[in-house]
Amino acid sequence: MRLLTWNINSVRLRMPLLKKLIAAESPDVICLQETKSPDELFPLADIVEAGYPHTHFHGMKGYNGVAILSRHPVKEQYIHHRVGREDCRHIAVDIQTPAFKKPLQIHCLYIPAGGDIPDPAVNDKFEHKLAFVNEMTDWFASVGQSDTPMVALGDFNIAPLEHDVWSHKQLLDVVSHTPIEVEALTRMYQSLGWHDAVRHFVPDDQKCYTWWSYRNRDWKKSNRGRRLDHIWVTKPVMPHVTGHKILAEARDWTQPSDHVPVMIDLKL
DNA sequence: ATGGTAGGTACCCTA
Repeated sequence: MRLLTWNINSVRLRMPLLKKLIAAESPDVICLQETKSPDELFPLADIVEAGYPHTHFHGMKGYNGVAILSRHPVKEQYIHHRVGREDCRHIAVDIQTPAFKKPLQIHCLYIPAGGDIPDPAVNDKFEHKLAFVNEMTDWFASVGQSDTPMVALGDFNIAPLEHDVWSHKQLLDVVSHTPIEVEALTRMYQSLGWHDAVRHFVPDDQKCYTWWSYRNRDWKKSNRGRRLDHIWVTKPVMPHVTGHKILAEARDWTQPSDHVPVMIDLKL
């Protein structure tokens, strides 16, 4: 089973690129963030026609929005409201697989970006980001155990490791790589003893990015990237992970998202 | 130190 996450930055605008991605990589499950579409305008018919009849989505006007597109039947679909808001940042599905007795839980997350000032006392967007991560930490611990088959993936908007950014030193004060949010994400990571499925294959001392800003003349030449998109799996899932791929070439597609698709393969 | 670009929306917000 190929499992993919992509911050698509408008699902309606980028339907042609989504189809191109499907043709190129043939994922079984696609988790999207920043769909930026109210549910009544979500392009469900196109997605069903593209081969994903089991599609779960939760969006709103203008901002945020998440979706899980599946080729295979899903047992259950969930919408979770976070930090007392209905801002469409967390949905989940359960998929029954031969590998596990319990259904595999897939959690699609869009963690708030957090604004510009890395101080929760003066920036309520950053406060919201930290509160969101802290709530996820408590929630994961309350609904699962380290032996529950689970995947958490999506745009986490945090690059936790030194080599998840182009310059550790220059980004220590930049929201996405500040110690306070990295510590919060680390606690979330420890909540269920998660495993970072991408860093399993890419050594920690090797640069690894999934996002390049639009505000660069030449993203490839400057290569000021960050690894903001993640795929985490719990311990029982890790032995089934056979490979990964970061589709960096998608940053060069016509009218690209600033994020590129990240995927893992699971033998189930 | 600053501002650079993109998408959705409605004349400005978020990233």
